[in-house]
Amino acid sequence: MLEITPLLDRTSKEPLFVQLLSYIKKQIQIEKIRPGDKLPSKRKLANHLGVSLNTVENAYQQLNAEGYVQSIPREGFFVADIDEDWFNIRPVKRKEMERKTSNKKDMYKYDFNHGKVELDQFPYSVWKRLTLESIDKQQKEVFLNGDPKGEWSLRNEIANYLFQSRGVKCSPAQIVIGAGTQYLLHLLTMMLDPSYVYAMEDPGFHRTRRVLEDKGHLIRPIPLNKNGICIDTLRASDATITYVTPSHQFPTGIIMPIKRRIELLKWANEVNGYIIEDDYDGEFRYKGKPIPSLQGLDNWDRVIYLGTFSKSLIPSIRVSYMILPEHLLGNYENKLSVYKQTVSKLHQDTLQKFMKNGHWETHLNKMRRLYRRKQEVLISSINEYLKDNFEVIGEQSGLHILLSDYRRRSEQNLIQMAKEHSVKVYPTSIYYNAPHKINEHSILIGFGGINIENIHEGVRQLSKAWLD
Amino acid sequence: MLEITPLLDRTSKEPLFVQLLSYIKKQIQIEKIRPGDKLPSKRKLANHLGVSLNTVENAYQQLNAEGYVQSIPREGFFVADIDEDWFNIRPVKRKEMERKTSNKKDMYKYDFNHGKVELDQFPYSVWKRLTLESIDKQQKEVFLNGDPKGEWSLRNEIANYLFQSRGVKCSPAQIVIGAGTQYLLHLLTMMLDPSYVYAMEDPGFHRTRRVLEDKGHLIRPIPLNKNGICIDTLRASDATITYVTPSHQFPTGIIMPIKRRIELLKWANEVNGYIIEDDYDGEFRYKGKPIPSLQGLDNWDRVIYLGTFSKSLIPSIRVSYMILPEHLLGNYENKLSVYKQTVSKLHQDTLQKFMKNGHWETHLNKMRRLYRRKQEVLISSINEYLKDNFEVIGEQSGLHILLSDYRRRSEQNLIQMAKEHSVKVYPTSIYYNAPHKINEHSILIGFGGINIENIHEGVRQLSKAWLD
DNA sequence: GGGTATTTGTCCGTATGTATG
DNA sequence: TCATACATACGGACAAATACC
Repeated sequence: MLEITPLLDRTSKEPLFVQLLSYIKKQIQIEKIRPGDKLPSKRKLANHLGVSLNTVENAYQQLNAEGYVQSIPREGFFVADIDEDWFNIRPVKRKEMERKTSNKKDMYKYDFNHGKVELDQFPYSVWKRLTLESIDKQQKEVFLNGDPKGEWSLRNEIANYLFQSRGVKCSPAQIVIGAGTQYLLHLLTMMLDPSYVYAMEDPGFHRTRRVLEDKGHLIRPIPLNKNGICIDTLRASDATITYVTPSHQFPTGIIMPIKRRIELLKWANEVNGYIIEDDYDGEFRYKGKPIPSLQGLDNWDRVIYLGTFSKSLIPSIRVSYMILPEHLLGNYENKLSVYKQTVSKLHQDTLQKFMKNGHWETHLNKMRRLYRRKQEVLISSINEYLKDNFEVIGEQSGLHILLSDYRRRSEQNLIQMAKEHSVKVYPTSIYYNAPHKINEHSILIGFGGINIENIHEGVRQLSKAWLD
Repeated sequence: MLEITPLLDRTSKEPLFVQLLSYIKKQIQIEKIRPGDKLPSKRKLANHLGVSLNTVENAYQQLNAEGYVQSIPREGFFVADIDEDWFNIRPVKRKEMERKTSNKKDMYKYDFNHGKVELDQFPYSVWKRLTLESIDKQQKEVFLNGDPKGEWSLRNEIANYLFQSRGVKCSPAQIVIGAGTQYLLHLLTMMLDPSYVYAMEDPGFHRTRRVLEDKGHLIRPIPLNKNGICIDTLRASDATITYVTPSHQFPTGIIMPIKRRIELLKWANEVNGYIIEDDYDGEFRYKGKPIPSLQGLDNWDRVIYLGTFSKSLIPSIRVSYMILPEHLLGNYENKLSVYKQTVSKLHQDTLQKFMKNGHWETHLNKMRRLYRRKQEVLISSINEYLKDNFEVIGEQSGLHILLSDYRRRSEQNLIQMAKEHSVKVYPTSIYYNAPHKINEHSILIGFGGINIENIHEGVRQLSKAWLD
């Protein structure tokens, strides 16, 4: 006769039937109770344990639901034919994962990170107020699942802004909102025929390279000359889609002149392909006349435009967008409409209000001024300390510049020396298609995230690190 | 069998048991219920009406006290033998309480959408307050780009919850947060060797099929038997990864018993592959306790667990998560750490607070209760109107059931007939690997999004559409 | 082999503690 | 605070299956 004698704790917060349940489960697992065995009748067990019939019943029913036992009316409960060996396998040892201490960034006094942006200027109070309005007024609406392409009203604001500010011509219908440029690229490659061959600027934005490579594309690296991507090399390749950053080439900072832009558009039209224009920091231009976006120049609908609020507003709300040519909208509907929108509707709603009420324009102007000041401080500091030893590259726009060492010391060397003076600067070799082959002497200096007061001293430290 | 089906109004100031009481009284007065009749047992009626046992008990006790019925211990309640002429019998006019939906876009009065969830219950004020706190206290922190896997503090809360509630064993380091299950699946397939061969339940979740197909995988469809995915067929295939929904198979609602779970885990170990466990609605089980997860049974770290807050909390904040086996963490770091987190940090922070302060547990309990009530109303309505013509499948848990037509009329036919009565129901054929080959007679009925007051009438309309 | 007592799962009404609003 | 509702636990009635004489 099967003995079931769990230690029941009536004072425990755990209900009796749960205690009984887990006891029996364990007995089955350690083979004290074996497949085919008949469990004691509910009454007998209840009696034996001094609990109510219903308590046992609850436990038995749950065992039944989980498949451990099977009930045969008026006969009994029988242990199911499960593989009891399973539970005697020693679990793989699990190590306690400790949280990585993120003290690394504190090791540096001056961090010229690119990618990081200015956060102090973010209009917290306005954003907070609009967020509240969104939660309050909309309630249910805001928390429903919305349009997979993003809310129409927000797309409308974006279309207006882009036309005014970047010369982009599009209707809201062409805009697809998504959580980050990487994600949008992923969507884009899915909706395009896989037979397209991708090309990228070399050097170029590494995250884009990763997205495309991860999707199984072998990327044709196209070198740059002083005006950006080499059209001749591109033309000689078998590429049919090319990813470019014409406003401020990453990382070199080259601004693609209008002539090259038109050549590029012609190429796309000839090969019946596409240009992916990533305007990741096109809002920030400090000298010279603004050059219209490739998309705005395009008469053949060959440009897919990518933009983001991560640099200009705030990274953490994760709002980016892409603009599809009209003739690709059918593709989108066919292939991507099952993919749900990835940006929080609350943020979409808040952002739409933010733009509609003019806060966006105000904010953008403010940021432009601020970054220009930072950039000026950076450049003047460099002129003060590093002028004779380093060349500044790509200072016309964006949130970073390159410093090229006349002495041609290695990138890793320069970074290490800076580190010893508590200054963090960044490599450029990783942006090349074949990093190991590159002998790179340029250092990436971002000024988006660093405090304006620290720039001058940071550069002075760099001079001490690199010149002494 | 005596049918007692009052229209209960939970929003009314009148307590439920009072409503029930007066309804039964009236039924006795108009001789719908006659002397000597046995009232339904308290348990049965409670189940039928979707109310607690005690609610019925209160009503019955009051009837007893007033002399309408007599209680015979351990037998039942019997209507007392009173003079039938005692009451002035007047016909009760049944008013058609037609709630007109003013929304033009809602062509359907009754939409049994699966996927939609209850939004009225979302704790707006708490969420709003926590959102404010997050914006206020953290300021810069909250708007910075964070950990690509998601904030540690949130992952910690999720790990605790999953262990307690779903038996999932993991450390926060194994958790990856992302904007939706589809996106996480995309990440997952990227970090796994492309030579893995994917299998899915057939029928199975169509969005998953799309994600995998879009990534170029040819999916092996594995049929189901009554215990879920067929292990033999799976074993005979060349698959090395299989996607399953063991808690509540989509769409059939099968709960995978322990035996099949172990077989599945053994298979994964033998082929050195993985099981993707999508626990999309595992929180919602209506009889007994929730079934522990597959992940918790796994001793060899072959299970990748997927979960989401979209069903249980709110879809629009886009928070889902996956749990990787420890030995895959290296893969993640190598291949995916360049992919930025897609969930808004503000929402992550708010959610973390929400969970930490116990609101999550409260909310989950509330939702469980609500959905159970909805499900009970749905089932009892079906029993009332459709019992003889349709079989209910998968009613143990989740937010949907299947209705299988005994007459084997075509799916499209049934949907069309329902449409003519302004009821929207959904097909199941689309969840099959080769929909055109399927002759499907099951209809998908979701009850997550429909208002509880509309369920009964919606089913009644269905009966008119399908039976007249 | 047939009748009967016993055992069984299932269902029933009841009581108590606790969460919810 | 208080009414309401639910989870848990209790003891007994029923009919079917089984064991026993």
